[in-house]
Amino acid sequence: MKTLRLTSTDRSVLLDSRFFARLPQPTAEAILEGAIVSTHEEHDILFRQDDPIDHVFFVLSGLVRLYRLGKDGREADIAVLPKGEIFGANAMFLEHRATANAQAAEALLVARFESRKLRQLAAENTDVAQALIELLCRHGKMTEDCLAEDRLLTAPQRVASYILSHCPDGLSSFSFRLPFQKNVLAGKLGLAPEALSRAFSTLRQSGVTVKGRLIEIRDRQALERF
Amino acid sequence: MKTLRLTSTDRSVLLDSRFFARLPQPTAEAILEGAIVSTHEEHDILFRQDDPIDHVFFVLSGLVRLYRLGKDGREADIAVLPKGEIFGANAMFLEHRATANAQAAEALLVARFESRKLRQLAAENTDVAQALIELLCRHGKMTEDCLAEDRLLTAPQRVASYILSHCPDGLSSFSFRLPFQKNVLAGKLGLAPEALSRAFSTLRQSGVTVKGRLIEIRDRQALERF
DNA sequence: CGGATTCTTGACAGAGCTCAATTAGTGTGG
DNA sequence: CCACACTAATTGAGCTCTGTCAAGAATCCG
Repeated sequence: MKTLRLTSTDRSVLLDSRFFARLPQPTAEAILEGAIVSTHEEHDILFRQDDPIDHVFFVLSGLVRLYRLGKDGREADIAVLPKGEIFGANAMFLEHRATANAQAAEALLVARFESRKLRQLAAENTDVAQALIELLCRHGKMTEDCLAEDRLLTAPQRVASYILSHCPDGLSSFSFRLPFQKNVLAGKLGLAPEALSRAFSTLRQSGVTVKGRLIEIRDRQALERF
Repeated sequence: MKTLRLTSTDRSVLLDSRFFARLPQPTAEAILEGAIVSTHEEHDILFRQDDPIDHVFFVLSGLVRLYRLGKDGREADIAVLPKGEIFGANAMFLEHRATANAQAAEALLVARFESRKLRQLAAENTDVAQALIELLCRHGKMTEDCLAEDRLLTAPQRVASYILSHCPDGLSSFSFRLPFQKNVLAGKLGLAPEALSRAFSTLRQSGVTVKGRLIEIRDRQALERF
């Protein structure tokens, strides 16, 4: 891990992100003030569940995996966060302790802000509070979606749903590149890697072709029916 | 469904709840202003997923079940909310549409507030915003817990975990009454009712006795090891 | 072109769902 | 207070899904 200062491209990633974009420029700048940037290699741990943390994190590039550990050492992903996402914000209002482990799922660049300061700002400035509320709602909904999918869908259905979430409206045939290793996707969907493989096999008969990270969908309707 | 005005006991349930208790009295009163109370029978639907909703709800007594529907009609519980809990707040910041179905899991009394007004208040008053933030964090964490338990624990382990969450610290032997039907508990834990039954059977050998809704635990440590 | 991951496939076992049949529990009215 | 009816809960049997372990294929990378 190396720590750096904010570069100008970092600044623009930050300011263009969903969270900061809705804030008045000066407010956003106030939060960025004093931010620290750090790099991490794949598999590095940023923090562990129950660690006291006094920062909020922002993914500048790469991928972060949030997960919990079972007694037997098995891991359960809570979320997988790409560039532009914020994490560790919950902790700010929950005894300042992490609710999950955070790990770099690939080479990673994160910015971090003092949570004390951010919390202070949120208490004084309704714009900041508003932005936080929307962030939390969005994350809450994503976790709910995840829970509902786990409980309602089989492995192939979950994969189909994931693929469809990447399909632009209206197209009935399209293709895209997985934004990360199949390993990571499996975790995100709550599957063993083998189960993901098998799910792709099953979907082949519905017109899904997988070559490396490239996914091709011949017939969108077939997937939706699945 | 019958609609009523706030009684004085309703007021005290509201003001004693986690959300309102942290607000200055006048602020709390401002939110309560214009609240509508309604009664619902078990199985009544309050709203459905994707319905436009312009109210935030508060459970005065009884039980609400939030769930999503699968294509095949199966139901997946997202949350089960007892007296004192708020729901429908997410929707306020997400296109004003419900993210789940809400159903009375038993005879129910709810208060509802105009979400437009509450949102307005949150935008003007940082205390309200703060209370909302904490609410969302708490709910987010609960959903995360649920997701992690689903992915990490077997049925008996989930039941053991639920039982332990009702055990006051330090006691190694205790008993309590389930706060709702086994049916509802099964849903909350993401299990079929039969699986819950079998889980209780399994736990019998670890010192758990079930008689109707009464749960007796002989040896807390045995449960924790499970 | 090795060499090391990463991914896929097969075989097996365990967990939990579904359906069906009992049993327990609850409430109602005579 | 009891008998009856209805709902809720348990138990059994069969089956499906997915996790695990092990081996082989593909892919990536220097």
